Amino acid sequence: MAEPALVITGPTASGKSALALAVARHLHGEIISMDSRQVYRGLDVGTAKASAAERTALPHWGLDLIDPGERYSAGQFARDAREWLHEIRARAHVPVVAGGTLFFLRALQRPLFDEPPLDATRRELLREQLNGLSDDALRSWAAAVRGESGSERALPRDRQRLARLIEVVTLTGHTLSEWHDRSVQAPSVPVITFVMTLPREQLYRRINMRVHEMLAQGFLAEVQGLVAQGYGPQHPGMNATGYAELYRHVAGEISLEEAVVLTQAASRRYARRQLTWLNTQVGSDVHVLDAEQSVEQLVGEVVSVLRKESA
RNA sequence: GGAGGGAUACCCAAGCGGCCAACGGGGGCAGACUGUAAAUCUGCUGGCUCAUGCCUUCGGUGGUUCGAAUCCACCUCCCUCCA
Repeated sequence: MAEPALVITGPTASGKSALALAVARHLHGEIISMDSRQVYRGLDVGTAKASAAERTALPHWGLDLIDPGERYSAGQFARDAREWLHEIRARAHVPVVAGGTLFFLRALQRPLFDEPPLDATRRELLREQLNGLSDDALRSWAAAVRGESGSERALPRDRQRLARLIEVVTLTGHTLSEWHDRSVQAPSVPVITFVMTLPREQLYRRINMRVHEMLAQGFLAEVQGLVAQGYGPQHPGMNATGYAELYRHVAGEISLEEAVVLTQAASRRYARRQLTWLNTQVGSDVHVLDAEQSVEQLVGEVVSVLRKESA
């Protein structure tokens, strides 16, 4: 059995990255970013991506993989992360997985089905077609193609998942439920998970503050640059918190103040969804860390847990 | 000083005699989640019982009415215009 991977997670703005950095420094480690937005080139300050200096000091994986117009996925992350884990260990370094995309964590622990490569061009074309459909049309199409065992479950209510049902049969010739049922899964990756927690009120204060800090660091200029390159809401990378709101400001729809307020609210909502996931999906087999402690204290706690686990 | 307009639940905002505990949106809370996941979607959001019901709410006080957030009087505060 493989040695469990160290995972540091928690809601946005809880201090995951700082702790991961400190732990990696302490253990002679390397960082694997578990973050669905930091994979995008050009999305830096708004995603709180590690700085150039931090990346020189310590190897980072999972950053700047694709352009904002491209798609990444939980399945791709799981494949990539397994590879990175392997490489880091081959160098006798300690991998530190850090980030808040909990769906990615699950893809690592409970691997998704083995999806065959989908033709990107056909996929985008189909997506475009599906986007033009009414809710009813989309629903009945999905109902018609979801397959035998798929009909045991209620049809999803959201267009995103409805579209996925259709996309899978159309591009692979098999229904989503068939893939679920018969697919041989990749081995799950054992992990030791640390969750940063702090009182809700504190968390929200940090989130609100961080939006202002990002602005001070050039968040707006970053978005203006992306827009100048032709990126907009239709691109997969641009629906990230803050980017979507600042885009609207750049487009002249709302004031900067409004964009800030909307970004803060979106960020709080995101944190809440992460908390729900942490409460209901991740399970109780985690080590809870009090994020209000100093980084030194937290590192000490992590190290002592690791020592106990390996003993 | 004169002429109008407005005050509705945490915020914005509809309602303008009964179908109003009060549309909608925001925010908040809870939940779902098998390749868009910082996404997408669902429910709840005065109190008590939580099904039917009951109690307290629509700036304040009184009044009209079988019945008022909705009509009338006075008061308080805010906005616009004329002096």
